[in-house]
Amino acid sequence: MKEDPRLIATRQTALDAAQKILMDEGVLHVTHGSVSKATGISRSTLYRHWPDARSLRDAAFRRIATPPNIPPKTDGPLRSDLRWLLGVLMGALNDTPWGQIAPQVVAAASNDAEARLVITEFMKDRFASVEAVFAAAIGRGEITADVPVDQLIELAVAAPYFRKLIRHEALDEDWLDQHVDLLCSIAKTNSGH
Amino acid sequence: MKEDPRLIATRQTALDAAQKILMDEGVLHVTHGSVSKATGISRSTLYRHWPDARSLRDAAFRRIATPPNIPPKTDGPLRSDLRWLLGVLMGALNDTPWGQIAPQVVAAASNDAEARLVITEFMKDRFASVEAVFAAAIGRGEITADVPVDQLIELAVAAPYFRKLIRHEALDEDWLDQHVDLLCSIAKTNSGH
DNA sequence: TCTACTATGCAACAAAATGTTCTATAGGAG
DNA sequence: CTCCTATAGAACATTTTGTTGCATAGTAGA
Repeated sequence: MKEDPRLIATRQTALDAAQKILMDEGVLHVTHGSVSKATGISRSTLYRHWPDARSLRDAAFRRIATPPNIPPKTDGPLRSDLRWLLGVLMGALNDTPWGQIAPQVVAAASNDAEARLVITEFMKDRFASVEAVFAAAIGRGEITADVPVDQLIELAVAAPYFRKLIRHEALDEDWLDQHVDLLCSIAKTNSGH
Repeated sequence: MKEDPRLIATRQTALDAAQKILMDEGVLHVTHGSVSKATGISRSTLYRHWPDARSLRDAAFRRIATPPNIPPKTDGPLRSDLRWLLGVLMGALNDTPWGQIAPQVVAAASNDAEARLVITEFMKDRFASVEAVFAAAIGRGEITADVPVDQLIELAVAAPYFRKLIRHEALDEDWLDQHVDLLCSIAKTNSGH
C-alpha cells in the first residue's frame, strides 16, 4: 500500500518553502499563510497536513536538523583526522541550511522540548564523530588515555558554533588551522609519554 | 525638563512583563496584546510607546542584553583571576534573565541587524574582560606574550555559552574548575620561558 | 476503460489578533 | 488653579488564523 504521490509532493514543496522562509525571515514568519503564498498550495490543504502553526514549524525544523552522516576518517595522524572532521563540520555550518537554521532551533529549544531533542540528538552525533577520532589516536598510541578527551571534544565543537552562531565571525580555513593546532597541542602536552 | 513619571512607569511595567513573557514563552508570544493582558496597561497606550510588534520585541531584548559591568580582578594569579571572572559569567548565564533570553537573541540575530548588534556588543564586552585578565598575567610575567591569547579568550567564553545554550548541559562549579584548569595549562605550556 | 477513493483548490465563513482613532479622565508641572 | 499630556476605554477597520462544504482532478485497482 503505497502513499499517494500527491501527499508526498505537497509535503515536500511545502517544507522546502517553510525551510527557506525559516532561514530568510525567521521562525516568526513560518505560517500556513506565508507557505501557501510561497508555494501556491492552498491554505486548507496545508492545514490538513499540519493542523496548527506549531506542527508546521516543528516539521520545518526536523527536516533540516537531520545530521548528514559523516564518513569517518580515523587513520591518523590526529591532526589530519581532526582537521578533516572539523572541516566537514565547518563546511556544514557555512554552506548548508543547517548553518542558517541552527540559531532558530537554539531559540526554540529554550522553551520547546521537541526542539531541544532535535538539537541534543544532533550534537550527540557530532560529539561521537570527534570522540572516534581521539579514540583512534589513543588506540594508535599517538596520545595517551589521560588527556582530557571530553573537554577537548567540547572545545573542538563549541568554538566553531560559538563563532558562527553567537559572534557571527567568519569560519575560514585559516581559523580552522589555528583551532586544530591548538587542540592538538593540548592533546600532545597532556599526553604522558 | 524632566520626563513624565507616567511614561517611565509604563515603560518599566510593560518591559518587565515583556521580558518575562520572552523568557517563559518565547519571542512568538511577545505582543502588545499579551503584554497588555499581563500588565493591565491598555493596548492603545502600548501602541503609543512601541508602534509595532518589532519595536516592542527589540525593546525587550535590549533591556535584558545590557551587560552587567563586571568589577575587574586582575591582581593574579591567572588561575584565580580567570576562575573568578568566568564564575561571574557563568553565574549570569545560570541565574539572570540573560541566560534565558540569550537563545532568543541568538535566533533574532540571524535575520535582524539590530539584534546582531546587541549580541556582538555584549560579546565584545565579555571578551574585553577576559583579555584584561590575560594582559595582566603577561604584565606580571606569569605567562609570556607568545601564548595565543585570542584563541584562549574565545575558548574561555565559547565553552560556557555552547554548553548552556546549545547543549543544555549544567554549568556548575566542578565543570568550571576543569575548564579553568585546562585554559591555564594551555597558557602555561605555550608560554616560552 | 470504468469505478471508488481521496487530495486538492476554492470560496465562504467564524474567530482572533493586530492596528488605528477618538474622547473622557486623571495625573503631573508650573 | 491651570495648562499639558499620558492613559483607559471603546469603537472601528484590517489582517491573520482556523474551519467547513463542495466541485474538481489525480490515483489505484478491477
